[in-house]
Amino acid sequence: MKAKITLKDIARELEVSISTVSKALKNSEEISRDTKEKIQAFAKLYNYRPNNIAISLKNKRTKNIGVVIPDIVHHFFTTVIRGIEKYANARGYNVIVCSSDESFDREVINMEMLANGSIDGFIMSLSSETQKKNDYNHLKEVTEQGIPVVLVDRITNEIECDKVVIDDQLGAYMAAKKMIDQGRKKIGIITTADYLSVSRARTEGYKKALMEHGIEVDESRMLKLSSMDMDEELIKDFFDSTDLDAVLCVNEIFAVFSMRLAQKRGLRIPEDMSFIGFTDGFLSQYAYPSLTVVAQHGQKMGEISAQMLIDKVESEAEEETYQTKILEPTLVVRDSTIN
Amino acid sequence: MKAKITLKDIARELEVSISTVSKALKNSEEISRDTKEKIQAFAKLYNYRPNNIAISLKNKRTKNIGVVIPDIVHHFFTTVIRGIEKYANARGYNVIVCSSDESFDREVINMEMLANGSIDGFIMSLSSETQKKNDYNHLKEVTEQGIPVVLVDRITNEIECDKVVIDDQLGAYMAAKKMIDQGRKKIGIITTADYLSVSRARTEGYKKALMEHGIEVDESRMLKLSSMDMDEELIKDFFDSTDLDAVLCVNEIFAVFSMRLAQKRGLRIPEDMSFIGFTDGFLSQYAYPSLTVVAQHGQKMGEISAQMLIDKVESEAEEETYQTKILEPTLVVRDSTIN
DNA sequence: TATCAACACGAAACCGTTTTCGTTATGGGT
DNA sequence: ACCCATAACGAAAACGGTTTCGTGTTGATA
Repeated sequence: MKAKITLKDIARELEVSISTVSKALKNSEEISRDTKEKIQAFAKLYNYRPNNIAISLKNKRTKNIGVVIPDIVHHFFTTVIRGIEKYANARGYNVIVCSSDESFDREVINMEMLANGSIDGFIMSLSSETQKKNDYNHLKEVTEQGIPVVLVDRITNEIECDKVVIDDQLGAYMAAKKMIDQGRKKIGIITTADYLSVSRARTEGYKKALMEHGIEVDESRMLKLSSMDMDEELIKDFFDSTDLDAVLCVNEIFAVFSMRLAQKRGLRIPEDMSFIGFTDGFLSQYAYPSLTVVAQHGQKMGEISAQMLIDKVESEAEEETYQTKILEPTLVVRDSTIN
Repeated sequence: MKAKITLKDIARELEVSISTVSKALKNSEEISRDTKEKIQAFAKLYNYRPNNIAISLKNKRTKNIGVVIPDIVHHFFTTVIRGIEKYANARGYNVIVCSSDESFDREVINMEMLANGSIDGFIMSLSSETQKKNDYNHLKEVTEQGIPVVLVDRITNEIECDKVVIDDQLGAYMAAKKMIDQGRKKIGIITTADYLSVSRARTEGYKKALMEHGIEVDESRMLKLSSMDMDEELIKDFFDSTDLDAVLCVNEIFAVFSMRLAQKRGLRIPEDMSFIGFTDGFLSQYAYPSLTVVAQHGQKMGEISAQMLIDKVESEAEEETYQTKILEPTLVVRDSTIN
C-alpha cells in the first residue's frame, strides 16, 4: 500500500522547503528552472496530487455542491440530478446528493450536515412535508450564513434566492386545452393537495383552460390525493363515481394506473377516453398505449440550477440579486390522446 | 449575513484559550463546571458548529463515501443509491454521487477527483466501456493507496475487494424455468454483449435451465444487443425472424417494449406468449399487462455495500480479507406469465 | 513549613496546503 | 571596496479544529 505523498514528503526527499515545492509545482517564476524540473519530475514519478481537503480548508471553497431532493427514485428528480451532475462536473465540482424522502426532519438534518463546510452551495427541491408545514427556517439559516441556495421545481416565496421552475400552470393549461380541442367535455384531474406548489399551479392551469373554453369547473371531477404516493383505492373510487372522457394527472404513475383502470372497464384509449400525465419518463414512453405528457425538462432544470449556483458561488460580488428562471414545458403527444 | 463562528471567536470573546473551548464543548472532565457551562451556553447562543473540513483534515477522515455508477436515471441504480444513502446517512456519512455515463474516461476522471482526500471509500458499479476494455488500473491505483472499494452489481475478478451482487445466473434460471414449467418450448432471450458481467451470467442461467429440461439452446433465439440502450429496430427484426412463445429480457425496458410488439401483432399475453424481465421498477408494475420480473433488490444491495464499506473504513485492522456477498433474486410474478 | 496531588487551564504541534514576507547569495555598477 | 538590485529560496502564518503535554494554583498531608 503506497500512502499518498505530500508536499512535505517531496520537500524532505529533495532537501528543499515545502514552500519551494508548492511554488515549483505551480510553475512559479520565483523558482529556478533546474529546481522546478527536478521537483516536477519527482512529483510526477510519485504521482503527487494535492489533498483536496487541505485546499478546501485554505480556500474556504470545497468545490462540492449539495443537492437535497425529496426522492432519488422518482424519474423527474433523477433527470434533474443528472443535469446538475453533468454541468457541475464540467466545472470541476462534485455533487453530494441527499434525499429528504419527503420528510421535513430529514431535510433539516441533511442540510445541517452539509452546511458546516462540506459544500459551497445548495440546490434543493422542497419535501412535501416542508411545504405542508410551511416552515423554512433551515433555509433561512443557511442563506443568512451566506451560503447560496437555488430552489428547483418545488419552491417557496418565503425564501429569497435563485429559483428554477417550469411553468406548471402553463403545462396543465396546454394539456387541458389539448383535450378540449379534441372535443372532450368531461375532463377530470388527479392531483395532490394544494400545499405542494407544483400541484397547486397545475390545478390552476387546468381550471383556467376549462373556464376560458366555457366548461364549468366541477369539483367532483377533481381528485386530490394527500401525497405523491400512489393510492390505488382512492383512484378506483374516483373512477367509479365520476363520469369522465379525459383525465389529466400530475404524474405519470397516476396516469398509467388510470389508463389500466379504464382499459379494464373496456374503454378504448384514446377513442373513448384521453389521458395526459406529467413527467416524460420511461413509463410514459413504454406504456400501452404510450402516454401523452407534459415534459418538464428535468435535465435542463438541473443544468440551469447548477449554472446559477456555481456562478453565484464563484462571483466575488456581494450583490443580493436573485432571479427566477421559468422554463416552458413541452407537450409530448403520444397515443393516449387523439392526434 | 452572520458568518460562521469558530472556536477562536468563542475563545476571544470569553477570554479563554482555544483548547479550553474545544474541551468544554466536548464536555471534557478537564474543564470546570462553571467554565463549561459558560462556553456551552455561548456556543449554543451563537449556534456554533464545528467545521467539517477542519475535522476531516485533522482526522484524515471525511465521512463521505464516493459512489460511481454508470447511470443515475436507470431505476435499478437509483434504488442502489437509495440504499447506500439511507444506510450511510444513518451512520453519519454523506454520499457523493458521480455518474460515469457508461464511459471509461468519465469513470477514471470521477475517481481521480474523489480519490484525493474527498472520500473515505468507493462504492462502484463498472461502466460498460470499462468492462469492455477490461482495464482496471484506476481501481488498482485506488486500492493500492489503501482506499477501500466495494464493487456492486457490475463487478470484475481482476480487482481484489469486497463485492456485492445478486445471483444473476440463478435469476435467469428461475425465470426460464418458470416459463418451461408453463409449457413454453420456444424461449428466446434479449440480452447484451457478453462483456457485461451481468448479461453473461444471465445468459448462462438461461442456457442452463433449457439444457436441464431437455430444450435445445438455439442461438437464433438469442438476441445480443451491443449495449443497454434500446435498439427498437433490432428487437423488431428479432421478432420478425424468430418464432417464440416466451421471451426473457435482461431489463424491463426491453421486456415492456417487446410486449408491445407482440400486442401489436395481435398476440395475447400471457396466453400466446410469456414475458419476464429483470429489474422490478415502475415500468414492470404499471405496464399492461404487468410484467413478471426478476427482482434484484437494488436497495438491499446498496445497504449492504454501504455497510461493508463503512465497516472497512472504520476498522482499524489492516486485514486484507475480502468477501463477496451474493444475494438471491426473487421472481415477482405478475400478469405477463401464466400463474 | 515543605511536599505533593489534583485541578483547571494554556501553549503548541499537527493535519496539508497557500502565500506573504523575509533572507541569503550573486553579480553588476561605480 | 562599497552599494544595491535581483534571483532563488525558506520561515512562518493562516485555514479550524484536536490533542498532548506542560504549568500555575490550590488545599491537604506529613
